Amino acid sequence: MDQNNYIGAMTLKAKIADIAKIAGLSVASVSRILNGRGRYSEETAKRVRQIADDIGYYKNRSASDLARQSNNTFGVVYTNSETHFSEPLIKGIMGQAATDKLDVIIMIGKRDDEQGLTKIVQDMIERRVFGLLFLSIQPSQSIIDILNHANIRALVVGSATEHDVSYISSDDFQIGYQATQFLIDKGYQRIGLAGMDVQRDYVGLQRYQGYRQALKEANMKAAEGLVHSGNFSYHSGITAATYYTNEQSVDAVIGASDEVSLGLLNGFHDLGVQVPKQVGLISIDGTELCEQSRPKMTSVTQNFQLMGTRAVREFMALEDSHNKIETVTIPFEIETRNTTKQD
Amino acid sequence: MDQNNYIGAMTLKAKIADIAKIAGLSVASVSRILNGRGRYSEETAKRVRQIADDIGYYKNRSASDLARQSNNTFGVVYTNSETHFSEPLIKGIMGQAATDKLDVIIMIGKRDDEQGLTKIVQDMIERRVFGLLFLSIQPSQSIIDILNHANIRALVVGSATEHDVSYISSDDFQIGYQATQFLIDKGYQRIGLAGMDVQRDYVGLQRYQGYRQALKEANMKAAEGLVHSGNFSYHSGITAATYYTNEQSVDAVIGASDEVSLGLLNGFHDLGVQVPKQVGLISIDGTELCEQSRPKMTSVTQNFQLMGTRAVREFMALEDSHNKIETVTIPFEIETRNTTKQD
DNA sequence: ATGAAAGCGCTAACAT
DNA sequence: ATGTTAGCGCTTTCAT
Repeated sequence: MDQNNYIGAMTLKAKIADIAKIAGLSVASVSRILNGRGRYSEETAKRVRQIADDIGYYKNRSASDLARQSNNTFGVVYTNSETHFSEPLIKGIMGQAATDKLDVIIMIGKRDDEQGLTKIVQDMIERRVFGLLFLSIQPSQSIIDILNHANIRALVVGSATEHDVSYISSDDFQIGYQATQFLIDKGYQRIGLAGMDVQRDYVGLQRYQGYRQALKEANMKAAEGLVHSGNFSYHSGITAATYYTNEQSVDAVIGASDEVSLGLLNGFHDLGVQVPKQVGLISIDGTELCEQSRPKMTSVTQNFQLMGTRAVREFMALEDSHNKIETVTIPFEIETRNTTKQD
Repeated sequence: MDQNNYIGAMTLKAKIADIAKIAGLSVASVSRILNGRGRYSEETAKRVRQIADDIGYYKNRSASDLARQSNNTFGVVYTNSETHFSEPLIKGIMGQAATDKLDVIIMIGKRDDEQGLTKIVQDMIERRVFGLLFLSIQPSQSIIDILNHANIRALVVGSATEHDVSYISSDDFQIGYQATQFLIDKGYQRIGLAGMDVQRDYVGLQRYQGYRQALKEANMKAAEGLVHSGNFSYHSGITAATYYTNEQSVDAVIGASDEVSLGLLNGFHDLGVQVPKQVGLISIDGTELCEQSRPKMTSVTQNFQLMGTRAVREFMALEDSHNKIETVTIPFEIETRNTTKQD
């Protein structure tokens, strides 16, 4: 455990007992009224609520949660770097949480900081959240184990994972497959795939397999050189553009994320390669970045907000069971914009 | 108070008493050891820590906080919309929090959802956070009052505010002044100001006054028509570009945020107006968006990360005093990129 | 160095 | 409809 130096003294004075005394009631009655549980007359209730308001009473959640031996807040953890789609994800989550009267506390970590992530997870466990959502994060197996051991449901949302957790995401094989198919249908011949690690990254691997499958069905060869590795970042896109311009010619590229694709677009631009005239581009994600680039980017658009919504629904559905959460696949669509040939 | 329907049963079994029993100690000793407080032999400590690990013990923070009558977590609330600079802000905050061994819980609200914001603030109060940071949010006076009443320090970071809270931000008058000055020095004559409300928005007003001051000193008239209102969004930039193209000619524009400026850039592009050839552009904020646009955008670059760092430092410095936090101004700089004339 | 005991503020049977 | 009582799991004097 941590060597805390106590810092914040709790200065919030008003407690239930104070209200009880003023109202001439027992604390139990006040508690019931304030929580709308059990029986009480609406008349006294009014009085109590008034008093609570007057003296500036706020429930002490530590005490409440402790006594109740439960709570209704779940945790969300994510890294706010590189990728751009946490916004709709969060939107979906917060929306559903609100309608389900759940509280959510969020913590943000650094990408690839296993130690930091572990600390966050421990913190969440100490707070006894009833579930933990990982956004655009691949928790390590060791973290999963900790969570399992602590009997806390975990759910990865926004991307698939090979570890022993349930997840909610698009079908990445299909994303790779259909993006490729789309380009082939447009008549592209040499199709690059850029911005993710197709060997070590699980999502990358799935998409790569879809990509290969589509090529194979079209009797096209999947030359190794067509794939350029990266980490979903803008920078990955920039370097990939250089690569495709100087070392390996392509007539279209699939960008692993909107950031990668923007990097590709800018990289090509800087090198004097015209999109879509000389090379076509389709992005994966479909966030607002696609609308805010020039030309606007054609994309495989994922429904992140729905993923968020579904994520908290899954938690609710599992309320009291300890069953393993099932993996959920959310549909995506292809939106044609201006980085691919018009037909 | 809220009508909770209890949802998450706390299934985490191990408690200090269990460790105590196994170790043949009292709970008091175990508590001391686990918290590194008081006296104990390192020998037994080792044993205790081992046991804790073995049985998968995690401190119950509700119990701990309740007993201690204090805690060391502070809250951060922001809206993740429109504007783009929360990332460095958060980075600064998390970094400093980590070095100060503080926990932070984050909650995200919808912009302009006063009711939702109030709910979040109440939640934070119930959790007895010792301080609350508002990122890119202007809390209403009523929310400030609630916080004051509850004796919880509040701090607005990333933008100035006219309400009765301290804040950490750049000097917005100077931002307006120097951005304008910069353009004047470059030889621009008709300078637009776009993307914020210069009457109702406090930040907007400050910048506007700086803008006017600079124009005045250069003996230039601040024609009303040169200012185009907005809400810091990409869309504001788009509409402003149309306005400046069709209704009010300018030779340079100051964009109220990077999003606005990107909108301006794209809007001009779509209308066939060339930047910087026909119209110059300087953005305010200087996030990575400025590097990721083509052309890259000249900007007034604010130091958001430092603001975050300073924000939590301020909290710490105030530890036990109830003094009003002073307002802090963070320096900014102008970065010349490619949307303004070269000299 | 360790233990006993009280109490943090609240909730939940179980009375009445 | 309201009160009594016994905790929830932990921390913290105060003893020993």
